[in-house]
Amino acid sequence: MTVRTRFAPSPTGLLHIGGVRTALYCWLYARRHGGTFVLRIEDTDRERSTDAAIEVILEGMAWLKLDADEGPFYQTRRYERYREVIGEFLQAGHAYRCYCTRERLEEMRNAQLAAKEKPRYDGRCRHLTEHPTGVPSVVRFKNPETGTVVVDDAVHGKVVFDNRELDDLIIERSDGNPTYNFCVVVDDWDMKITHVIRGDDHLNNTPRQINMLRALGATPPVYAHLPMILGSDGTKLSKRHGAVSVLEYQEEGFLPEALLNYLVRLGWSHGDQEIFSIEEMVAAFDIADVNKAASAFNADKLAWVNQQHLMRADGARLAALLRTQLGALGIDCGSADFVAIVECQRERAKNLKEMAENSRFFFVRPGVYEEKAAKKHLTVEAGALLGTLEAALTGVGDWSAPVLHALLTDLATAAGVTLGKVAQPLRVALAGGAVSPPIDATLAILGREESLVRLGNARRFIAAGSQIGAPGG
RNA sequence: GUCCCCAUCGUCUAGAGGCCUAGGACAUUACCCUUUCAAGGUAGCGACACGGGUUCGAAUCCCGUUGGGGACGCCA
Repeated sequence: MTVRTRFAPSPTGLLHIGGVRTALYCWLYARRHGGTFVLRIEDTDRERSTDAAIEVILEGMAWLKLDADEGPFYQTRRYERYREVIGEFLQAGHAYRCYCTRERLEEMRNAQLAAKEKPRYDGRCRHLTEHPTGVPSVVRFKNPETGTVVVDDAVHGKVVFDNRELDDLIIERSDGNPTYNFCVVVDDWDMKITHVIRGDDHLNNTPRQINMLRALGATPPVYAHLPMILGSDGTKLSKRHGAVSVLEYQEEGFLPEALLNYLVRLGWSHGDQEIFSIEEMVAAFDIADVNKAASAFNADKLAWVNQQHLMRADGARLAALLRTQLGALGIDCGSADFVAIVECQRERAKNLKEMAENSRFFFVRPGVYEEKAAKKHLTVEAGALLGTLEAALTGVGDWSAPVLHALLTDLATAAGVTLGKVAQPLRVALAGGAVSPPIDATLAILGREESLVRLGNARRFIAAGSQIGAPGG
């Protein structure tokens, strides 16, 4: 049997972290077993489905490289097929028309709730022999009234449901459109899905779906219900928890493989390993190792995982991404050695947006010195050192990090001070603050001309008694 | 309310009856390294929800309690 999994999001809301994790597990399982991964858009709720949400699903999946082998299929384009099956159900007595009004249903529900019972349809139209005409109706599936349904779940084990707990659910609305629980069954069957991997919240739907599958004469697939992902406060993930759409993580400068790495470890583990490449995930993933308990989303750990991937990723690739982030910040960065910048910044940022912010000074001269840093490092004493430095730098032949580093240490030794005494004032002069990548690398990237301009500005700032708030030009 | 699911450090998790004095990771604290910030290294703090069983022995098995989550829609 070749494995076929599917990811079936509904475009009634934007694709978020929870959906991505489900998609990842489906994709991983298919890849791991050389199977097929199908993407299906469940858009039968025409009121709430939006094109924007579909767009996010498609773009998000593309960004994450969770490529589908088949699809996207849209349920709204398969209505003919659903009607056909509903017709067959009606014919075979597996379904019936129900003429109960919404008002009656509502009253019944309230009464049941008041009587501390589980609200469910009472089956009034189930055995109707005469059918009213000119009255709107829905179609309900005739669920077995006795016996049990056993869901043999791949992560939860056997879960038993009593058919008496289930009622006759609506499979066709009064407007003639089919409903979710029914479409899923027909689609999973038609698309020959072998493993249904989805959120825990669908576990309760499963026995009804199995009953419909049986009515169809189909063999139920393997089910694997994944635990939910909760917000950082342990409650259900919602808009309140930031990042509504998965694409926001892209905008924030997260690497797709890092997001996936963080997500794969939420509910699954492989010994003590924390960092996985996509290939490693594919090789190690197994549903048998999936956890049963819900987990809370933790932004700190995501940030750490992202940094780990930032430290491992290809420099040229990162350079291109950094450029995009710089552009998003409105920084005009003509030509520069972006790879060199990435190399000295990758271990100093949690994400590419932060890296861009930290790298701003490479492209924009400091307009104002950070107050604390200027006060501490741009002293008269430092001014003298910077003067010596300026002269020395002017005469450097090979403007490279190792040469510059040697020059700096020699100068400090000659002046009888620690390297910090030279490096910190220089850092403030170049970067505008007390924080930057190693000073030799910073110098090398900035280049001789620009470095000397900034050095001169700092010296003038000191000479002016550090009274002016900003250096010239 | 009814049904279903779940329960190890603050968080993610290892743990398939003796290997557990409960391991790793994030976060946090201290120290080391060091030209700043990081990264890295070392150490510290920190958990088997509770109560009963079963067993020579339980974080691991069973029952109950409590707590959390989900479902109960002409939503998916």
